[in-house]
Amino acid sequence: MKLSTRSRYGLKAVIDLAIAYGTGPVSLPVLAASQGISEGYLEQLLRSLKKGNVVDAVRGAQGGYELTVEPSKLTVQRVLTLLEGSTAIVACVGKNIYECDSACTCSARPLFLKLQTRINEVLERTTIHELADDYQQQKARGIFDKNVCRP
Amino acid sequence: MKLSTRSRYGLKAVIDLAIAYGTGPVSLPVLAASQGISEGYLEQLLRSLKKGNVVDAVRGAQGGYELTVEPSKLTVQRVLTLLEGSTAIVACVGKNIYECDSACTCSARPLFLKLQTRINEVLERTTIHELADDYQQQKARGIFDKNVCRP
DNA sequence: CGTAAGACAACTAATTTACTAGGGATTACG
DNA sequence: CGTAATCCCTAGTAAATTAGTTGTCTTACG
Repeated sequence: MKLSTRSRYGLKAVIDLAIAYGTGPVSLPVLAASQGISEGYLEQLLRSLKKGNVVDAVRGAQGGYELTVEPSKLTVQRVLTLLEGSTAIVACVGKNIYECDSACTCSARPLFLKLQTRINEVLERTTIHELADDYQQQKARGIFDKNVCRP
Repeated sequence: MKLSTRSRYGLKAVIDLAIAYGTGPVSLPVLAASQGISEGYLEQLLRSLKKGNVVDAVRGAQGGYELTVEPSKLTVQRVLTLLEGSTAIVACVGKNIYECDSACTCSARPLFLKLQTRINEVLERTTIHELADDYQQQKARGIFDKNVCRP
C-alpha cells in the first residue's frame, strides 16, 4: 500500500507551485531542483497534471508551469487521481465498482470499502493550500530542511 | 496505493480460517481452491502468517492450518502487517519514522500523517471476526457468489 | 536569429510482485 | 510398516510496474 514516487514527487511539485501561486510560472529546472530529481521524470508528471487542467504551461524563455486552480480549491484527491490514475486500493471499490464482476461481495470487501471511504475523506477534504500553508509555517519556525525528506 | 494480491489472498484465507475456527485444521488445497489460486503461492503467504503466530500448521494427513488467535481478538492490522511487512504508505510515517533521515518535515508530510492515521484506525479497529461475520450474514441472505470476486 | 524554455515519444533499467518447481520432512491411517 | 496426505523450504522465473533517460521538435522572448 505504498504511495508511488509519482504521487510523492508530483504532489510536492504542486505544493511548490501553490507557494508560487500568482507570481508567474515556475520553470521545470527550478521545480526539479527543489526536490533534487531529474527534469525528465518530473516533466512527465507535470504533463499528467496539465492534461487534467490542474496546471498550465507557458512555453518559451521565462516560461514554466503554474496552477490553473486556486490552491484552496484544489483537493489532494484531484491531484493524486491525475498522477496515479485512481486512488482506489482495490478495483472493486473504485469508480467503476463493477470492474470486479458485477455484484462483487467477497469476504474482505466490507473492509476495503471502509478503508477506501476513510482515505477518500482525507483526500477530498485536504486542499493543496492547507499543505502549502502548513509547510510555510514550519519553515518560518526554522525546523525545516527542504532536501532532507525522501519518503 | 493498491493493495497487493498478497494482502488480498492472505486476508481472505484468514477469514476462511476464522469461519472454520474451532472445527480443526483446514488444508492448503481447500484454502487455495476456495479462492481459485495456486497452492504454492498461498502456502508462502500462510508461512508468513505462521511466523507471526497468527496461524498454526498441523502436519500429516488430515492436517492443515488453523488460527491460533481468537478471530475477535485478531485485528486486520496484524494480519496485513505480517503479509506486507508494513502498512505504512510512505517510510517516514511508518514504525520507524527516522528511516527518512531524522527530523523529516517535507511539504507533503502532514498529509501523509493524516492519511496513515485514518488507515490505521480502520485496520486496528476491524477484527477478522467482524469480517467473517459480515460475510456469513451476506451468504445467508443469498446475495453471495464466493468465486466472483478478484479485487 | 539564438537561446531558454516546454512537448512528446520511445526506449531502457531497476524493482517489485506474482507465481512455479521440486525436493524434503512429518504424521495419520490402513 | 508403508504410503498417501500434509506442511516446509529454497530457488528460480515470469510478468508487471515503476522509475528514469534520451533525443528530437516546437514555441516564444529579446
